[in-house]
Amino acid sequence: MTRPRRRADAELNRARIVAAARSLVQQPDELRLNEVAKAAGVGQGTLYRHFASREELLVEVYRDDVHELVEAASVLLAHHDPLSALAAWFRRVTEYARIKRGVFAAVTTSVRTDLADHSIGSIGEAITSLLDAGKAEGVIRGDADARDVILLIGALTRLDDDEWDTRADRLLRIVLDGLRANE
Amino acid sequence: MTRPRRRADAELNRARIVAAARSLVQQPDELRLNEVAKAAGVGQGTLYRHFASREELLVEVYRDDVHELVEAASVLLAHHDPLSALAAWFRRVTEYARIKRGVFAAVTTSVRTDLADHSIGSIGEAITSLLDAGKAEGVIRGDADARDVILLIGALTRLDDDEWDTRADRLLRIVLDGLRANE
DNA sequence: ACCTGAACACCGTTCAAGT
DNA sequence: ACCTGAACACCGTTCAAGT
Repeated sequence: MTRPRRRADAELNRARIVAAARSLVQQPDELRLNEVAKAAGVGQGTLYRHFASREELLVEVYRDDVHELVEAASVLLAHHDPLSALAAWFRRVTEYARIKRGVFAAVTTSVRTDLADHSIGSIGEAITSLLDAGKAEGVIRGDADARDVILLIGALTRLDDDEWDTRADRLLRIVLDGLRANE
Repeated sequence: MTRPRRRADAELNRARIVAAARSLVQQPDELRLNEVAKAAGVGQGTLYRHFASREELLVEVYRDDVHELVEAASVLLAHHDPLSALAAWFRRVTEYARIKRGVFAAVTTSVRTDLADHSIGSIGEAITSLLDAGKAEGVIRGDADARDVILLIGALTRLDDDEWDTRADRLLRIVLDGLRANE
């Protein structure tokens, strides 16, 4: 868990890049990496030295948000029954997806990276804990796993801006119902 | 419904472009438009004259496949109960999505274009007819519409190649269960 | 009316030179 | 060990010239 040592200037550049990216992702256009480098005041090569891919950068940009989602899962489970916790967590994810669309991409990327590492990762664990609580009470189908949830919730990513109000909640309810054990 | 008149050479070029694209989309790489033009033996400008956007081209490339899916809906409804028909149609879409991943993008684009035209379009009608049959019998939730289905089924698009066998069926079952009226 | 293909635009990515 | 930024690569898109 100890950070790899970096030269102070490298550390600073890295932080500048992430800060610039965090500000630029707010805009509706696709994030341009050269623009990030320019806004951060570093050369393009420096960006690539710190982040081997666009996705690595995005994971870093949304690290705190993803962490909050992970924390939320256990808090919700402590205070609600499994189905309500899952529903509330879904709503939480949706809010993020609505405001910061990139969060979802970061979540998906994280999960994918984690799986490639043969580890489930923190987001995967969060979703798994929600599902497991429901399975233990027999209210969630036994065969569903975290990646099923990620893939289905991903439908929200493709919502048009003007559809959220009418459609997002219903989509989540459909997914939630589909995940319930057929009593 | 009558075709707009085109010069014979234009018609031929158009057909060549679609044929070249149909062959090139088979490959795993992204479809490069310049490559399509080259393979079709026409200038790039000719491609743009016939298809204003990449999506327009893709809709044309998959026109027959989309039409087959539309036809399948009424055939299935004639021979099965609504839920089985919907399940069978889902499986059909999945097979297409697995073999020709682009079909799904074409379906989505068609639906989106149709909606922008304030018309539901043939694919939208096909899905609506499947849903309506189920609603009439009280086995499908009354608030679900064709676009919900498109968005949810779209989860399959993001499956990795090696996941299909283990995950595709389950995802479809989850969506199908979610679409059922809670008895 | 339609076609051609050189040229332009836009970005991601690399790498030689520098500190 | 790290940074810079010119240069390259890759594609989509346009448009002047041609039939």
